Amino acid sequence: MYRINFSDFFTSAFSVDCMLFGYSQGQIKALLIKRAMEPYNNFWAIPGDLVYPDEDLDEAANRILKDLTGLSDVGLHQAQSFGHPKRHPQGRVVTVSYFALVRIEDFNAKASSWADEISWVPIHDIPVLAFDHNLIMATTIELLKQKLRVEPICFDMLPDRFTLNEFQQLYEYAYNQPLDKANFRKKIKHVPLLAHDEKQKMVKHRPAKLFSFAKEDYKTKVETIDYQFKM
Amino acid sequence: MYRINFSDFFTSAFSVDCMLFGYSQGQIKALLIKRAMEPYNNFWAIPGDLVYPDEDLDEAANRILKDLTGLSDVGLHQAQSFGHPKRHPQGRVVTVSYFALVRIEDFNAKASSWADEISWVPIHDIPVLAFDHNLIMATTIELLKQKLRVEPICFDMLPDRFTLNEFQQLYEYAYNQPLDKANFRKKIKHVPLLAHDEKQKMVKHRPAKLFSFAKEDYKTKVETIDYQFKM
DNA sequence: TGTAATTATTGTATTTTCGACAATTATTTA
DNA sequence: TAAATAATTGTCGAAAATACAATAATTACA
Repeated sequence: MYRINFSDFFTSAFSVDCMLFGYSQGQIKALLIKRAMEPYNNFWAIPGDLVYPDEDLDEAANRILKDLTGLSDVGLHQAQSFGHPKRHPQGRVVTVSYFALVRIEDFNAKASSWADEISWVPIHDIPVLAFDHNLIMATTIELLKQKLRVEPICFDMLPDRFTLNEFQQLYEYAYNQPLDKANFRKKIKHVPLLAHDEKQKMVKHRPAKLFSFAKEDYKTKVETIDYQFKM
Repeated sequence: MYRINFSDFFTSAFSVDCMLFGYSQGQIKALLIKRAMEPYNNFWAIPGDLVYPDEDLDEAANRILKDLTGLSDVGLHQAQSFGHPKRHPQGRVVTVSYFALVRIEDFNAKASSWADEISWVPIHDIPVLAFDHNLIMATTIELLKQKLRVEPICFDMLPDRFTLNEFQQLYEYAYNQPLDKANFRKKIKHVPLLAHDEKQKMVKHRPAKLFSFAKEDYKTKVETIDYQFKM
């Protein structure tokens, strides 16, 4: 049995790891940074930072996101916490992982002070990472896939206007299996999409119509009927 | 901008809150304890404790569960972390919540050193709790409901042998809506259940057949075909 | 200018599941 | 032995899923 003072418990630190996911060229990608300091210098890692003693977890996640990308007002999802006593070589650090979905095209990630290099890596090809970040990444990717099934969060990764094929291919990549075009379109019949007159440009074939997600319609649909987004 | 020393980060504590859910008399219930110490003396609360400086989070959750109930080898699910800076009056304590599903009939919760009293409370009737435990409880109950939809965890709450009606009523309570008997049975056609010859006893009507969950069959089913438990 | 190539979009036919409800069966209690 | 109660099974039309076919709109290039 342990026998320690109350104050001995207050010797830990917290960090937040903030995974960014986006979608481009038919692949769901995660943002990785190359560490420019010890420990794990030069390893790829998930962007993260220690949480200030008087800072809320969500607040810290937002701060990191802002530092890294300049973005605020991005929907953050808490994933899981990881607390193996030896996971950080410099002391007891429990980390809480978050993820956010962004449009890769929309911004240039700032080369922050933490990192030399930044890279969008397909989630099916994650390299060896610092700390226990492979575990964190794998767990969070599973959670992401799960949420894609039941929440309309894919639209945070798609461009504001997208084709039905892009929409479909996102799910094909996430589930790692091909889907029938015609049947996919029937399945999403209930998803509130806004059809635009505009069409795809610069493609060497018949251009597809562009759609966007009708967020407001979705909300009222959820409220009025017992609508559930299911893919 | 903050400007603090590295060592100033190592001044936090963390705790694990461990929710137990069980099922009896047609209701899903959570185990609450009545606190026997300050702060929040005499308030109902979720069982939890500070995590030792060299203890893993999962390990801590298991320890608490063991102390409280004598049970080990219970599947623990991590839920969420809560880290508002002011959530604990005695310092910065970030808590990680877990839940486990148990058979209420199977054990007598020990009156632990933390608590005078222990009580199984229907999840639809949770009283005012200590700290931010109402938030934690509500969030975790939502997660539980979610998981009940896609993972066969309900069987951890049901007795080893159960009737189809008990099975159904669990979901009726969770979803807070009545389900059609005949249709429910069609829906679970694919769930691997083992039918026993044994029947319900001591009931004042036609006794129902008893079933148990065929865990092994479920596993092979998941592996061989792309089977997904859905309710 | 016209035609092949390519991809978008829509349609059909069959099977499977859903949802409401009805009918039948087995048991206990009085 | 009948009434009561709940278990279990069946029916049927509507809706959804699945496989595959047909048609339409562009572009590229001869």
